[in-house]
Amino acid sequence: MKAFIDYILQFGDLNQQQIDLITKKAEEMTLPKDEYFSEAGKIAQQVGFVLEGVIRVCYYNNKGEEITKYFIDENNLVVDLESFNNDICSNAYVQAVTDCKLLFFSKKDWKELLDIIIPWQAIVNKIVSRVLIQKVERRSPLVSEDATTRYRMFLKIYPNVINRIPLSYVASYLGITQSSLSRIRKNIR
Amino acid sequence: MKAFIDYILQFGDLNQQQIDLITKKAEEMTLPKDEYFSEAGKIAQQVGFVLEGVIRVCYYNNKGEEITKYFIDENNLVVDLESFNNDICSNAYVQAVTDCKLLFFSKKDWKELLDIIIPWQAIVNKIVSRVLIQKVERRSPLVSEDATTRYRMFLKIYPNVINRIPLSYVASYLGITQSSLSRIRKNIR
DNA sequence: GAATTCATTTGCCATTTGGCAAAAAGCAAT
DNA sequence: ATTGCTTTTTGCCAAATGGCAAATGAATTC
Repeated sequence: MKAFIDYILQFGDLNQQQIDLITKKAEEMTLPKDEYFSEAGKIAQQVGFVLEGVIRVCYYNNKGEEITKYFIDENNLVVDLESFNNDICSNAYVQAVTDCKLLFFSKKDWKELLDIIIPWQAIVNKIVSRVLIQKVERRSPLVSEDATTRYRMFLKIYPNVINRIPLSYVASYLGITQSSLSRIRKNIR
Repeated sequence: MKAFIDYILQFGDLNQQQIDLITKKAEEMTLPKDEYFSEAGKIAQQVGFVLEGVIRVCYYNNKGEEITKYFIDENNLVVDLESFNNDICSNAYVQAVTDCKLLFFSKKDWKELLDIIIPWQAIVNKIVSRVLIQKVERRSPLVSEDATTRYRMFLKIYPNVINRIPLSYVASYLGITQSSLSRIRKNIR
């Protein structure tokens, strides 16, 4: 829980009473490997925060290939924003890649907190724009680089993830085949 | 100006007085082809709205290649958010690709409006998250597709842009060379 | 520790894309 | 029309990546 408090206080100040209100609403949960935090075709109902483990967000493209859009590791927020905010069906699966421990807020509690803690609104907005900008900045440069550079970028962005997840997920994140990724790893050593 | 009002009212309601306050702060400007709306190394000072023309956001990667990150065409907001919000130097150039007509707000005016028009805050937050999510959703899928599919995606996303801008910009947006793009176009016909 | 299952690497060859330079096409000014 | 300039297309070959199947390795269960 401390990790979460530290995280949100990066984005603005709250007094102890406000922090208490927020933490009182936070629940802890475990999400076993391969299970879903939220699913395509459904409306996201929760905001989560990863205490332990790795999550991935993925979808299926027109050819039916499974594409990993990004990973979320420790001390990061996990929420399908478009679905959660606008109450529309998601097109992505949010799935535990390892056993995970999460904090989470129900949509009802989350909105209630926004109503009763005015400075919380500004903090959430900063977090949201930070998280989204980060996603653009991480994913976008992959388009213009070759496979080796992409893999190096992955290692930089997610330094603590590579040894905990299947290579096939990394390959689908990078937009290359698993065999190519394997060969690239051989060359880098 | 009407285009801008229509745009913002999609995201929430404002009364006439509030609309007047906002429009009074909006200025019009022309941005000739190739000139910059904001530049790498500087702090973004304006929020813009494209009335006419096409803008692109680009940067230089480690190899010195110029990469187009995205385009912004008519009736869309143009702002280097991370730089504008956090007063940090941008790493991207925001450049007119054709002669442009823009509305714009200075940072001072923009912040003032946020202070005095309470519902405007919520609208801006919705716009920001919409714009950012759109950037992720547009750019991200390119990573996993082949060059022909990428080009088709570009055409879908920016249907009114292809005939107005140099192919080299499109190629750099798609992460392929201009000659490859040219060959792809030949095959598609 | 053998057997089973799953993840990763490798080999082979086909396909796609890149790099470079020249040719062709389009455009604007004279 | 002609010239000069920029953009786009092409040709040629090299390099990168994909597709598929088999082999290897690692982890798990009995």
